[in-house]
Amino acid sequence: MSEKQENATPGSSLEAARREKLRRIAELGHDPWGQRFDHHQAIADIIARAGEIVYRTEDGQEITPPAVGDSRDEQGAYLLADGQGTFREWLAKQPKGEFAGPKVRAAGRIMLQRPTGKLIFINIRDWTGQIQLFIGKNQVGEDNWALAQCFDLGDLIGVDGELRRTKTGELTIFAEKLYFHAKAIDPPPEKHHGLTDPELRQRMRYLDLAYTEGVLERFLARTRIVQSIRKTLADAGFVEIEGPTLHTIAGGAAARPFITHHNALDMQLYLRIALELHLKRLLVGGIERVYELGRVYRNEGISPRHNPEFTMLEVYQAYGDYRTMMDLTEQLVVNAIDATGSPTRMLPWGDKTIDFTPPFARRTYYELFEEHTGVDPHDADAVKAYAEKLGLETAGKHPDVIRNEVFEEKVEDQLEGPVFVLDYPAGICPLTKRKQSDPTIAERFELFVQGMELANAYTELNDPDLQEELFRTQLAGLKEEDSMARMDHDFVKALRQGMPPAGGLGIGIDRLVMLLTNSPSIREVILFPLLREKSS
RNA sequence: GAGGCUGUAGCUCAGUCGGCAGAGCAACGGACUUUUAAUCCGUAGGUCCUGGGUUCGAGUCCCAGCAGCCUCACCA
Repeated sequence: MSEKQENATPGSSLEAARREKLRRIAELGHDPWGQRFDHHQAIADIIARAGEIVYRTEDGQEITPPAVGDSRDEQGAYLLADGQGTFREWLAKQPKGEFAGPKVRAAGRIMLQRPTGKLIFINIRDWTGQIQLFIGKNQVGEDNWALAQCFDLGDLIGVDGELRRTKTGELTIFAEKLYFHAKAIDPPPEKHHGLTDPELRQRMRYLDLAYTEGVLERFLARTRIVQSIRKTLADAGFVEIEGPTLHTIAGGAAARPFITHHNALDMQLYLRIALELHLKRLLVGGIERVYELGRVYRNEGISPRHNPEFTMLEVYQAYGDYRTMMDLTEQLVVNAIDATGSPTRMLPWGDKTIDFTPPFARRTYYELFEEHTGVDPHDADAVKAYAEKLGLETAGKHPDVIRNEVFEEKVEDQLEGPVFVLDYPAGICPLTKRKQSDPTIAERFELFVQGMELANAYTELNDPDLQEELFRTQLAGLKEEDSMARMDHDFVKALRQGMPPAGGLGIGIDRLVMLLTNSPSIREVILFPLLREKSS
């Protein structure tokens, strides 16, 4: 690192200053890259101990200070929670004394520093919250004070101290001993705005998490949502499995796969585009309630709602059907909302509000079609004429395909939801059981929210002969790569051993997290979305 | 894949009609023992995304490219 210094350009003077402090920290006898730090408390837990703080007067009287609110006056003094003046005013009315509070130990990143002579206020943040430190030269002694002179924004530090309030009422750790955990050699983003450049936010997600308001909380919310889903399913008796991600046939959905190659077997393989067909094999094997929550890969365009790799949940329940899955979907969504800590099921979405209070609306595909187009969906000629009026290509296409293209064009965007769209035309559902009363209708629903497809569920087709036939009869107008009817003999062979009638459900987890965290772009809920390689 | 917008100091952003490259934060030096994006005084910091072109002169105009965002296409 010393050789590095000589060609230090003016632009790296910020780094040079930080490296100089790094050197001084070592000189003071501290490991600038830190050591194990046992028994520190989460900042949120420390904040929760505010009630233990007392005001001790000189004559030995202990007074419990009043509850402090969140807002401050122009002088920086906190307003009391009851609205009766400021903390500073309350303090002025008390007899002489001082605060006493619990001893605490915290660790975190330096977010703000306010040095005022022989006194420094520092705000540190950990993954639970933020708190102010008070470091007084006389209070901490020469050694700690010298160490504090080496602190930069972004450094990771530790502190032992007493939790008290300043005279403005701010909850503060009054430092007694300081520790150094790691130096930020590169300077952090602007302290007030954080990172705003969307490219930097994604390429340097670690900075985004550390410095952009709400980002860490959003990703932790994602984790809680996923945990909630696993718990809901476990409580309902489902077991989680891990299927293969390398497939010999990219089945179960209609999407272009990523292609890869296994050298030893000299075999072309595909990254999975869906979880469906292996989970159904497990139904045959007797795992009656089974799910997988994992990554799938689709070699398609990137948009605010699409990332090439995304997370899918697929659930299968033997002896259920698509209506069983509707109930389960509501349960999963509602529990996930509760898991985010939201007190309500009315969630904000941009300037709108989404009402996730169950039961969600249930509408049939055909009635929604007629409602939004004014065309009788059973009248193939009328639908075709309408499609052509919309400028859709109809030549050589199956009527079900044409009708569905119109549905996607005119209906889906209009579905604010949450709404279950049910009973799809059988022709576009090659993996779905047909209605007993009407074989042209498939027992399928999709859940739409704000024009986004959030979930997709079937009563699963378990007739091996019909399944083989549907794989074989490619729908007119669909290229094989655009169809989910991709022949999989091994899967048909599994069905021939008898798969129980079952309900199956797929939920796009990223989209669920988007909706539940008011995030308009899928990139806001994927830690490391795919970006082009950046040269230099 | 097509169109639009954006790219200037470590970060957040100005930059007029083409005429010496600007601010805030961060950094460095100084003052300050209850601050709140601390304040005050001073200093330093630039591949104006890249490459061409027009021009006496380009951050600014033109062309090409790169990257990001948005819309569309694609993708249930």
